[in-house]
Amino acid sequence: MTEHEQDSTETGDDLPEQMKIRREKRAALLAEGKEPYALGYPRTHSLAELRGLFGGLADGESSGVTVSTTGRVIFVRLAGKLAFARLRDGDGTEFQVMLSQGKVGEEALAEWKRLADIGDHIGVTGEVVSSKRGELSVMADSFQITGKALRPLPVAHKALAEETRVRQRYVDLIVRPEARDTVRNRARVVKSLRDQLDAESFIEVETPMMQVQPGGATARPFVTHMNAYDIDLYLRIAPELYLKRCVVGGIDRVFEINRNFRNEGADSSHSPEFAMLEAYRSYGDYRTIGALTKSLIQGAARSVFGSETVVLADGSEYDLGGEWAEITLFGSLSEALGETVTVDTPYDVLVAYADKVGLGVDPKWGPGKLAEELFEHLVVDGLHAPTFVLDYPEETSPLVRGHRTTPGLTEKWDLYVRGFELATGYSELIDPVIQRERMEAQARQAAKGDDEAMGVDEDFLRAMEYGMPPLCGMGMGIDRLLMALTGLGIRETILFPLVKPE
RNA sequence: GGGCCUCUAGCUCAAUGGCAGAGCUGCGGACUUUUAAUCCGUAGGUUCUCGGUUCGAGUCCGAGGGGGCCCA
Repeated sequence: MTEHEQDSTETGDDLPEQMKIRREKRAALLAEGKEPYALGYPRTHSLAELRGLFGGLADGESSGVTVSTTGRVIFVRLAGKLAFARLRDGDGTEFQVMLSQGKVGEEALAEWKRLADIGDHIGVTGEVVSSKRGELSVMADSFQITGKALRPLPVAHKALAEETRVRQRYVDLIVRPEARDTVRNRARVVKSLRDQLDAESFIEVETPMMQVQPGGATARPFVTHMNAYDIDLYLRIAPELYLKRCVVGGIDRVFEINRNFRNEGADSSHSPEFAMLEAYRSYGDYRTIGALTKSLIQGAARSVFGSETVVLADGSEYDLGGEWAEITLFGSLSEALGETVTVDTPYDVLVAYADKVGLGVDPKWGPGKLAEELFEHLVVDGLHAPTFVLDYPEETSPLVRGHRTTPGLTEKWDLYVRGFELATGYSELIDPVIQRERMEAQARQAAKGDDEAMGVDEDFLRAMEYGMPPLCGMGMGIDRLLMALTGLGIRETILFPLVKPE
């Protein structure tokens, strides 16, 4: 709200006509000794309960039962000495209210016409009846405005502009059932993940969001300042290093569902703050954690759709059931290029392939990063069905154990669903000496100006030196899981995504 | 970072460089069974901002801001 608009709230002089009128109605209620913002209303039934109890009423029939209920007015119609209103409850249930001059009285009906608006919260008391047209209704004996709306709701039958939906999500939630469904689906999915992990004896913890040294991923962090210690702190880019400290301490199945922050671009699939599940399990490898990830996703699908086949926003179906494809990074890349490429393929040869397929090469990339970029350029778009991509170069995975058979590779997978990356998993590196070498190499990259590279986390290394059990781990974006299950864009799955200030 | 598109009434959108409009919403009226009712009447504008060209700019030009799409 602008200063100008705030100032004018005092007088109402500069407000749009519709808002001015509603403020006048609020003032009129107060002047008549009626509280436009009530403490409550003595409700006997919710709208959903009324539907359940009186759904069998025949057209035009009266129940003889008087009830009190509440809701937001979403539709009004006047027909002379009779008025209709449709109420809606938070769960989306709608229910009609009728105000007949014969029942409610001339004065009350006039008050309704004079002071009630679409958008108001009201309480109403009366007999449950069915209208001539068979619409289940409360025939009001009395009503009360319990929460006066000062702004008009947008027209219900035209889609809100996307920007308005995102910036004013509260309005989006009022007018669009799908927006409310998304909130509920997200809650179901997160609950399903927690329940499944709990059933597998995983312990949920919360680790620092503000860190002295960011780590656990390669990404640019947000920086903030702590006055008491006069030090800069970083919003975490991943919880990994703390969850692994937990494992050292004996919490050997551990997970966290919480927010990460990455100071990078924002587009249709990336948000600067995003919710993530990370889980670590001792005595398992990347296949162990891959199987767990698959069952978590399939369980989440069942929790929303009751099936491992999900229905996307465009109406199409997507099958997450059964076994999922497994390919290797270099195997699939070789197939796409028609040339054999391995982790040992020289840098110059890879650059030549990049030129051939029109991929621009960043000189900062090493051969491993270049191979990954080639894979993303050539293979990823074709990965429609759920697919595990296995065995990534060591160069780009500084926290991952070396591959058991192939030097230069790591035991890492990325899970792709409908062409985007949904989750990643590893056989974790547990040798503190190799971990120190990797971190020092990263620190040299950072010193050379790579602002995504990690530094050496001495406390983490100290923890590892106390002995870490054989370990596997995974990370999965919650927002992306919602996208995978529903086909929505990231700005729909996040309730209040970051937007530039108005 | 580059390219393209976009910003007008509460909402969704129109308007060859020539009086800024429609539908819904709102307001006044008619109607005791409406479901996006119908009928009569009526109000509502810093056309994102600043500057320029022009007799005249929502429209053309420049700069800036917001949003979207595509590419890297």
